[in-house]
Amino acid sequence: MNIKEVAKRAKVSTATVSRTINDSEKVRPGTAARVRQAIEELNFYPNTHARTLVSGRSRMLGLIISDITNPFYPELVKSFEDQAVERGQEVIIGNTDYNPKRMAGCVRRMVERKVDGVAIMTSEADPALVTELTRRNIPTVFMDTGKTGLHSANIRIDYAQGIHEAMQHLFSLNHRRIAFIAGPMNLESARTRRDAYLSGLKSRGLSDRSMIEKGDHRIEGGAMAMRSLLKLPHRPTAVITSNDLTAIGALGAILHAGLRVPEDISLIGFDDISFAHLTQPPLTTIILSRTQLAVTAFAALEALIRKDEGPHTDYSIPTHLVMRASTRAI
Amino acid sequence: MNIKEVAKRAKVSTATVSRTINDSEKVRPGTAARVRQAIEELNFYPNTHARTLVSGRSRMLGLIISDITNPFYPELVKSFEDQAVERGQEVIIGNTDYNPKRMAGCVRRMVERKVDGVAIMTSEADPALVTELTRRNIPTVFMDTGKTGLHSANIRIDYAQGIHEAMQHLFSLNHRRIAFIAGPMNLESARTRRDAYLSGLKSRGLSDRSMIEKGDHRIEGGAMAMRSLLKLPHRPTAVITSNDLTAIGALGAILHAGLRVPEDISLIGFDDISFAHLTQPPLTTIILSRTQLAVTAFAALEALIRKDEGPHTDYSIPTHLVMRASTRAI
DNA sequence: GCCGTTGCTGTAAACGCTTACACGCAAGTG
DNA sequence: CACTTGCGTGTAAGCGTTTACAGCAACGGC
Repeated sequence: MNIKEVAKRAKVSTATVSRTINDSEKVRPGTAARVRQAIEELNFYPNTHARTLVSGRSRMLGLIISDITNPFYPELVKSFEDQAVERGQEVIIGNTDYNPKRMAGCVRRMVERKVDGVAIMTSEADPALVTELTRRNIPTVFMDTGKTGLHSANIRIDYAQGIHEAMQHLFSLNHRRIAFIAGPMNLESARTRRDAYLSGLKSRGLSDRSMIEKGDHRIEGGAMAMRSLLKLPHRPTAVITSNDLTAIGALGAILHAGLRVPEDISLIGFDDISFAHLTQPPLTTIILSRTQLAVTAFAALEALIRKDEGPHTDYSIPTHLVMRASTRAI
Repeated sequence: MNIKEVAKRAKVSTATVSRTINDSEKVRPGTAARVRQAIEELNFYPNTHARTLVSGRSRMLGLIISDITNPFYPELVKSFEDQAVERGQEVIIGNTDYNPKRMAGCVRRMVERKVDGVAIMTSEADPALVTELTRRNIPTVFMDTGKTGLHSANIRIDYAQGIHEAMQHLFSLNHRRIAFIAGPMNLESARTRRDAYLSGLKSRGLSDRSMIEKGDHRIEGGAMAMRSLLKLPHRPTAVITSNDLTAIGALGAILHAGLRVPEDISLIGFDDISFAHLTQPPLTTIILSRTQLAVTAFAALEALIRKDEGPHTDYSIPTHLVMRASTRAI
């Protein structure tokens, strides 16, 4: 089943069929109707691979993330895919598993499949791989990985905003002993969050009151860090965490120690993953809209692909505090 | 950058380059080495679209699911993709959003992209669409949707097993007033679970003690159903739910009513989504291994593609109770 | 009546690969 | 020595599209 058979049935040339499909040039309405009918009757779908081969455009986009199993990502993937499908593009997903080697594999697959562009949200973005993409003129959008290249756009996430709102919130609830459970320090984004916490303390003249424990952005690390905090002579009255998984771990550790949230300790997460409002109590956290992130990334990528190299290739996504039940005044 | 340039650099014909890449026929080791070096030097990646066009195999697989945002799916997707990537296959994902129309779109995209096979795990599988796939000779694997066709395999999930274990468990803890919160009754898989509950009661001579409320496999429906159960004159001492989201909703409703789990009511979920062990208390639930499901589906699909039409095209995945802290003896 | 336009359609050459077939050559066979 | 055989390689056709170019009819202006 190919364009030739359609042409034969509609009694036109293959060129006319192609033109009808792509409505690239004017085809007489009567002819087009005949072609369309033939297509209908034969249930013909054009072969995308042949199209790609000659046109150079695959109508496929790559999306590289760390791990679809991490609850941060599914919404991002969904929004991105929705955008793509709406515009007739396909998305192929690469899971790096936090592993630079697999990241390299992802990039390779993207290149082999001749994707029209790649969006990357992962911390394993080795500069060499980025080069690989730009060298092949593949437009690339980085979400929160900081490096902008020639053919690429960069989407920053305004972590500080949300942390500041959280600090303000805790402050207005009279908390003064506020701890922070950080993420892995090799992640720039984790450092940014910690720094926002420190600057929040500093601006209130409380620099000497900082309490920082290191987590790993996973539940286990959050629990462990919280246990350390609970051993402190003056334990914190409130804790901000670098992400929600950390907060969930911390919550478990607090309850396990026989304390309550928010009565004994207020707790704030980060990301607003879907389970954040299902914890007991529902977690006060900082929303980072994956939808907004995906929509922005997609738009940026599309602009890059169409070479609308507009004035800015830099975007910013805000974060905001959402109050639920894990914080309370003292 | 194409095979021709590689051929020129290695001073061989394009055929030899192709043969080296695919090691399909014998190439003299020395020649192959020269070719490989040229590939290396030029950083050549073969164009998959051209390959597909001539070979008819796209090395792409389709995976159609309801919604990647539903916590049941990410692990399934991940395991399936891992399998695929390991074997040099790409996966394209279709989200139906529980919507038959979008399901049709997914199928269409799969056909257009000429996937080598499709795995489907979604309840919107319209027979007409299935026909569309089999008509085009696209091997198809259905997970838990019940319909087997010509070019397809079927993977059943043994829901009854897990439910029976759960009943047995509750029974041994002296529970006799056991309720069940069911899923949407248009889903065969939901009916199967309910029926297993009923048969569990019956085999213990407790048919007259059945308490069934209908949920929707979402949190909200679970909460609502639980509220109804709590209003009963003799409220249940234990509740089994059709899936974990339902259980989480039920848990919220129980706590909200001022009761405790498991002290006042024992609760059992189904699926073992990643958050099931993070609830307070950690949820006793029934494991349905997504990894096993994905691995089986992939193997079945591969067999179908290779036309290893062996003795069986039917597979079964077991389910088992995993005890955590949401159940207790009375 | 001639010529330049305009509008539609057809012809055929790519796109980058795989593979059937052919070919040359060295080794084995009678 | 002529022969088959088999291995390694090259030639070229073809996969299903898109698209540059050409062709052709109808039309209007002169």
